[in-house]
Amino acid sequence: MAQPPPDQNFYHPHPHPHAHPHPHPQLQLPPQFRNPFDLLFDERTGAINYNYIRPYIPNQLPKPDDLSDSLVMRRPRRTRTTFTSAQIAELEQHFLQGRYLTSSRLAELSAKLTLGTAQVKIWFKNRRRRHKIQSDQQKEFSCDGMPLSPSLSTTIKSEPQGSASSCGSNNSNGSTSSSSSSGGPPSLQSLSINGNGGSTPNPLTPSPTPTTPTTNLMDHYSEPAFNPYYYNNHHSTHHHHHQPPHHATLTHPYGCSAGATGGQYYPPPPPPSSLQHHHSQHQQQYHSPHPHQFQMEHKPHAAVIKEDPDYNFNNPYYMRMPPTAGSNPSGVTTVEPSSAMSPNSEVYEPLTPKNDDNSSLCNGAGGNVDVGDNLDETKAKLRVIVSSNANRTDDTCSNTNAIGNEGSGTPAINIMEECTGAFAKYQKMTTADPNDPNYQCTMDTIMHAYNNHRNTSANNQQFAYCFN
DNA sequence: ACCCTAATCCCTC
DNA sequence: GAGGGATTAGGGT
Repeated sequence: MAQPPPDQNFYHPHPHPHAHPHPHPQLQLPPQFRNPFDLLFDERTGAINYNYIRPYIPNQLPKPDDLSDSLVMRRPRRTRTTFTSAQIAELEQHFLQGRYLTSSRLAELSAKLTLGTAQVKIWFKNRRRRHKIQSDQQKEFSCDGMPLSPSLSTTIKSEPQGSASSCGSNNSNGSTSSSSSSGGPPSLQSLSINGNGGSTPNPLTPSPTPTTPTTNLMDHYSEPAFNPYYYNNHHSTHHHHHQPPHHATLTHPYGCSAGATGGQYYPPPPPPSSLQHHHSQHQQQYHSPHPHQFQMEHKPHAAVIKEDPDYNFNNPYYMRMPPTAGSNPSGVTTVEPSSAMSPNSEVYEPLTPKNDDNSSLCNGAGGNVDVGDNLDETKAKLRVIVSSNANRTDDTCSNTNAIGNEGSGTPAINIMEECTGAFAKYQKMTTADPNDPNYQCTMDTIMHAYNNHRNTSANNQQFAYCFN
């Protein structure tokens, strides 16, 4: 039921815990003054109170001449924050580790992401909300009535309207197709092979943001000091930051991106348009300390899982088992994301049982993206790269200089495999010739590359694969 | 127009 | 004070 229209058009100096407004002592003015515009003026001095004027732009307070246009007197609404993909990835990562924030976690995250605590709190709140909705929908669409574990179902996205779930589809085990949400993991993953391969959170650096926007509007809007947060927000909307040449992005959900190296991002070239989320054009709002910040890529839904009895992703050949692996009733290996997954621990990927979308090599243990799905349809290119130097933070799939590291004398990234054809998780290669247009890079290709290097050298600390 | 989601409102605990 | 549910609204496709 629609709530009575709250007094949203005017700034309210304090929240009402109840629906009905009550008289305010400070508004007990002579009738001729008893209107919201009075709030514009200091009761005592009569001076213009700029704090009631929106938008609030630090150091850019409207001049008196501009007041006529600014006297909108709508309730101030904080400038909508557009999180960067890196920030979302980090938030998602933390969300997987715990849906609720402790004060210390909040402070840590906000500082690390250069976000206000309010933004982080709101994000978690909205994320929980989204999770609940998705979880409910997941239950509703669940074939076997077996709800996914909350953590794993976190990123399961419901089928779009008009689209049936994968129940009853050719997905033999009935698992639903997963797709990334905006918070979903990326199409590109990096795996930490060795201990410090990026799972260790960066030592927290003091936040450059001195003032955290709070939910207290009064505090917020009366903040007189320069606030980089808002500065960035407002200014970034008035000019376009340099867009990185690549869109897709991401970081490993477990924090490879947050490694001791300060982050590992492997930005592939722009993905096929079919893989680009409509939000992928978002501008960068914050000056990232990292040279690469990339846009989140959304996987198209409705993945059609192809059957192939020859693939068995439970084969330990592919991966060591995750340390905190458990089994769900159907015997599917799962991993409950936990702090045990990082930091300072190896990042293991749960093996993906055949036709199970919940998790895979291509996936964070959160199980929300299975990049193998449908990539044969998108004709994405694949590069499997192994970093031999975890200290490199700027190596990318598309950075051929970095990959080859030509000229630097210090090999940083070696391309172990590069498929020029499509990647097909459940298909066999139709040709062994990578130059053949019909060549399909399979999971085998990836894992061969991976296994060839995962244990051979202590220097091989990063493993990533990119879909270009 | 529609979608996603940050931000807000209102309420409960 | 923090949480959830409902809602609004910004910004993108």
